Amino acid sequence: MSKRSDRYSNFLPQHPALAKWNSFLLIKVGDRTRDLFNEYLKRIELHSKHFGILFWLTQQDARTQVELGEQMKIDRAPMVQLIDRLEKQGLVERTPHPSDRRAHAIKITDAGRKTYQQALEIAAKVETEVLGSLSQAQQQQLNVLLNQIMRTDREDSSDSQ
Amino acid sequence: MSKRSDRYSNFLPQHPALAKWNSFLLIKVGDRTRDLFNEYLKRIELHSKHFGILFWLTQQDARTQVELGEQMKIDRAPMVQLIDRLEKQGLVERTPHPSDRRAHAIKITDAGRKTYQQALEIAAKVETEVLGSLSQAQQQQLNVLLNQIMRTDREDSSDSQ
DNA sequence: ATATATTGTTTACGTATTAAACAATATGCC
DNA sequence: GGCATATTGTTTAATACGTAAACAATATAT
Repeated sequence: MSKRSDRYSNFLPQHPALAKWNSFLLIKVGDRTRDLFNEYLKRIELHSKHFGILFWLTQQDARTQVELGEQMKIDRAPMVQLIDRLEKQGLVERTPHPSDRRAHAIKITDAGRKTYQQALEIAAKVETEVLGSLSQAQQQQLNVLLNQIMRTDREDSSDSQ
Repeated sequence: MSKRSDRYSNFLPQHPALAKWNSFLLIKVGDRTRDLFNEYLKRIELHSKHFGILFWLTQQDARTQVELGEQMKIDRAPMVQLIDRLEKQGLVERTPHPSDRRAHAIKITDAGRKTYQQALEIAAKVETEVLGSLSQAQQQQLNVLLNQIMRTDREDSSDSQ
């Protein structure tokens, strides 16, 4: 049941010689966390990909597909399928855009909000399981460190060439 | 040049409301780290998938493909291609297994060791870039926390249902 | 009004993982 | 020793996923 990639897990072995590398540990822990999240998310027929969309709609409803894509760096093409699925599940709906007849205003439905809440509960469960071995203080510590790392995220670095 | 997933990045937006979730942060930071590692690894025509194999061979040389797969949870089928590529690059070689004529003893070559060293340098560079905003003490702190999380890795949890 | 850009969509493509089958060889059992 | 079963490495097909390109409808700019 808890099989992420059964035949191909794709990265490093667990080995004491690698324990000093924070970057390797971050990759492994991140993978493990996503795998766990997606595994539990299956119970409500969702995937982490969809979670981001629902999240964003609870923040700003009635976005266009392109706008949603900009927020999450997903191109319009794959976005079509993501919205298709969420719409089929009744979690969002494509409504006519008030000022642009090309665009759709994507709105989250009541069912969508409910499912989003369930996903949040799942996230909390994952958080508990992944970080369960840390004390509250340590979790707080980790949060500070991770946010500090994230803050250095220069997406648009100077790769002019 | 530095384009990971140009059109599809697949996970959460960066949003203050998510900053409190360590699990989401771990996923994002892990992804970013792997992307960076793979980007630099291209310079020596390698991928993180291959790094694990080279690493393991520096630990225990002359393993069979199945044994390597067991260490890294990679099935024999995809392992064939991985070794094919490494062999074509002259980084490993398939030698006859001393006691099993079906199997190959995979040996790392001198060139392989050299490339592995370069990959380690790249890993160090990634480490510096990703964790650059943290002090030495904070990096040490992070290492303790991550190792503590990893230690709770019970692959075979009791998911009997 | 006319050329250009944008939104949503579909289709084709390349790539990557999983599954299944196969030959060669090994191991266990009688 | 001989036979059934398991294992190693391999190839092939099936599946999924992201990317690119093209398209119609509509918007924006000149």
